[in-house]
Parts: sequence; C-alpha cells; structure tokens
Amino acid sequence: MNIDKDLVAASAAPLVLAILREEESYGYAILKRVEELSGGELQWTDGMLYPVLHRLERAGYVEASWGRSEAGRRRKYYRLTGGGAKRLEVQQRQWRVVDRTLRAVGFPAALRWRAKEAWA
Amino acid sequence: MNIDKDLVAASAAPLVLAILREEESYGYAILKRVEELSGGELQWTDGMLYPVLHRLERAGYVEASWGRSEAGRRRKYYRLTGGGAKRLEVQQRQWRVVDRTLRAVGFPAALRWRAKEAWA
DNA sequence: TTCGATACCTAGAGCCTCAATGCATCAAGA
DNA sequence: TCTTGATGCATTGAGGCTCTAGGTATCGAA
Repeated sequence: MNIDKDLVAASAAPLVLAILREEESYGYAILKRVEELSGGELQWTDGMLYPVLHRLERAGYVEASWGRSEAGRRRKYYRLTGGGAKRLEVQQRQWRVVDRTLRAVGFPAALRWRAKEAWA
Repeated sequence: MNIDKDLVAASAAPLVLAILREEESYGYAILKRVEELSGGELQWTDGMLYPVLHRLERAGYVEASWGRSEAGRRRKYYRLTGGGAKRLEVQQRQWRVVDRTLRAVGFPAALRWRAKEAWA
C-alpha cells in the first residue's frame, strides 16, 4: 500500500526506535522488519531509511558501530540509547493523543492484528 | 501537549476532512473543534490551518464559500466534496496500517476516549 | 476606548521525503 | 566463468511542507 509522505515521515522515527527497542539491528534488517511487522503493507526504501538513522544518531537517540555478517558483509549496527528510549515514550504518548482524536471524529479503530501465519 | 511537526503534518488533513464530514465549517470553528475533540491536548494555530485548508481546496477535496456570522463577521465556510470523502477513506486505511504496525512493535493501544463531560 | 475573542491571510526560514544513482560483496546458477 | 539477485551502505537535487511572526479587520464588553 502507498502511504502518504507525511504519514511516513511521522511514523518513521517511532517505528525505527521501537524496532531497536526489541534488539539492536542494522539498516537492511530494519527494512525487512518493517515489511514483516506491517504484513507487507509498508515497504520502505533504503534511501529514506538511512537519513532517518543518521538523524536519530545525531540526536543521540541511537548509537552505531560497524560489524560484519557471518558471510563477511559489513553492517552498521544501531542500538537504542537511554535518551532514545525516553524519546520513544514521548512519541508513543503523542501518537495516542492524535489517534484518540481521530477516533473521536469517526476514524475506525484498527482491526485486531492477525497472527503472522495468516499471511503465510 | 506538544506534538511533533511530522505528526501534525500527517494528521492535519485527515482531521480537517473528518471534521468537515460531520458538517460544513470554517477556519476558526475548526480550530476550536480540534481542541474539543482532543480534550484540549491538540492546539493548532491558525497560521498552520489556513494553508492546509487552501491546499485541500486546490486539490478539490473541499469547497469554500463566503458567509457571515449572526453578528456579521465574515466567514469562509468549507464543505467536503465527493473527492474529499474518498480521500478521507484512503487516509483512514493508511492510518490503520501504520497504527497496526506500531502496535505490532509494542505501541500501546489508545485508551478509550472518555466522555466529554469528564473534562468539564 | 481599549481589550479579548473572533476571523482571515501570507512570507521566509528551515526541514523533510523521494527518486535516482553509486559503490561493493556474496551465493547461486547458467 | 559470468551474470544476476539479494545484501548492504550512502548521497544528491527537486519539490513540498510546517512554523513563526507578522498583518488586517470586526464585534461586544468593560
């Protein structure tokens, strides 16, 4: 599904931070994780993700370090910092406020997220 | 509550369209309605709303016409068009996809919206 | 007459996404 | 051996958006 630019912009940072809260990860894997989490509906391009990661790093919400895959490819691993965790909580609160407001004016609630197998 | 720029950008058009789906309205009243719907958490400035309304009009999602209040002040009334209604449905679907994805990665569900009197 | 609420609008700074492009490695298959 | 697809990181330029700050004007009440 095509998602509006603004909505992508609003959800990119929170989604990345929340993914890194699960465990540290790297660009390409984050891309795949987003696709998986959304049941294939969200498909980010790498060209939009890397600037987001760099911005989060500049802001101190994530830290990066170079590593390697088992196969030998270089990877840049990102970890959530303490500040990033706090930031994520703020974003969650903000998201809730907006989501509640939209529901109040007739936006339908999200359907329950079906188990992953439902798409397999 | 302060809401991030990107989240405001993402929610502004859907919220305005949804408000106009209730009934036709004008700038100042929309501002008040947003505050009311959000329980006071969202406080838009007029400087951000008017450009949004103009953009929606250019896009054909709303139509405008001048009127007057009982007291005689001039008002520009906006109505949702057929295209705007369709657009709103698309935005609702998009919002749901993103919201579900965020929940899948640990975002808390919105608390049930309490009755308006709860804030009075 | 002055102030707060009502009511509209715009300009410029600054920020962001997106598409396109580039570089490089690895595994698999022709 | 060579090519292709997946993996992996990054930047640039065009275009679009919000936000702050400002401007104009009317009405009712103090």
